[in-house]
Amino acid sequence: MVPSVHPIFNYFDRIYRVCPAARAALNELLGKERYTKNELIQQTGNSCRTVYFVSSGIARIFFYKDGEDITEHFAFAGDVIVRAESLFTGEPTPKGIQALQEVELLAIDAVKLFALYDTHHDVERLFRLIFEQEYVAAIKRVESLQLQHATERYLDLVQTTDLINQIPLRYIASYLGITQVSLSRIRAGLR
Amino acid sequence: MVPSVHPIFNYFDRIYRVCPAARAALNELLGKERYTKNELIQQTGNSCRTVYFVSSGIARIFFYKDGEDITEHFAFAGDVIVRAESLFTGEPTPKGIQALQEVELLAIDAVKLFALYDTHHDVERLFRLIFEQEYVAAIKRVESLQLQHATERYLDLVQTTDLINQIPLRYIASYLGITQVSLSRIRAGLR
DNA sequence: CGAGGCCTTGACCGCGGTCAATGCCCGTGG
DNA sequence: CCACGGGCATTGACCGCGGTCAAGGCCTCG
Repeated sequence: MVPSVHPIFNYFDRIYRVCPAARAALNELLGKERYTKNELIQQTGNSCRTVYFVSSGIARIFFYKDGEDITEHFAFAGDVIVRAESLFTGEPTPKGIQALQEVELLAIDAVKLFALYDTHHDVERLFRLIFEQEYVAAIKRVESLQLQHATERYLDLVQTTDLINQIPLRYIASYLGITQVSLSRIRAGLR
Repeated sequence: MVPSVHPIFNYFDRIYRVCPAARAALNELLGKERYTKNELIQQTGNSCRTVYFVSSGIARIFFYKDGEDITEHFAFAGDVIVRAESLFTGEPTPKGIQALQEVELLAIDAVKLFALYDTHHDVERLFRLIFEQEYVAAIKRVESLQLQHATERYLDLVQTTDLINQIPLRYIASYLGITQVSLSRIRAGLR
């Protein structure tokens, strides 16, 4: 009897196919979590000690700046979600993670994961490749914030996925770096 | 006779101390390059196949958007400099690297480096940690572009290092996402 | 000494900000 | 079942930051 392996390996295998021993060890760390709409997945102010993958639903990373709720990142089904500035430094982060809908997550304890890096080189490689992709995505986001107008950024965002339409405008506005009022006008101007 | 080891290992060791075999193998890949002021280090439009560390001087990553010269990144002594969106995807990039002063670089062939990842786990770990730091830096930059005014971004930039004062204003302006005219006014307003 | 590169400054404009009023949707309680 | 209230989006009035275009000053270098 082969123990059942989590479907996330369909995704992992496309990035890097780890050896059977590594696969078994990694499989042990996979946990499933469910959150209801608007529920907090991770508190603001703590340290990031969990790597999540979104199985279904939408989540966001957010924080407060001068009392305002700012969205830093959206994550949809298939996306990894971590507060990297904490995960990779050990520092606590002002950012939290929240479910924007009923959400199912795959959760991996980061301390155990990093321990696996020592015993299973393949696991370190897999996650190195995953986070390299995230790094590249962050650079793309820098480019868009540095060079594009809010209208262009909005258009780019809506065409990545139509799930965007399920997200409240105020969250999208702060993600774009503008106010909700301005975003409302931008949308009005596009009609 | 121990073969001489490059001083960059003072920097590497603070991040992760690789075993002697890995150190020797990595040491083999280290090359020194010199460029004069304004010289191109990497052409725009090619693929990133080199990891650089700045030994002395200042370099920048730049590209052209609608005919305009845009600075994406500055690198000073001690900084790593790569065009990550190409290095980690294999895709060519519209970005180039240029010396802003007389520059000395440590250059590492990326193909050979990645090959070392297979034979020396330690090397993969070292560079994983280096690029994780760069990823965190990219996230910080996203935050500043998303939330801060140009004046704040400028103030933050000048207080990272006073070497900023050696960089032409127009390069700084595009890095901040504004025009050189606006940056000139911002500076005037600070006096 | 003239030319060109770079920074500054003025005039003007539009995008996006703030503040506030209004409209719309929906959940809850009388 | 309707009335009310609260949360969210839209819209108007107004303003300021940063954009464009263009002129002028300053420095460097041939």
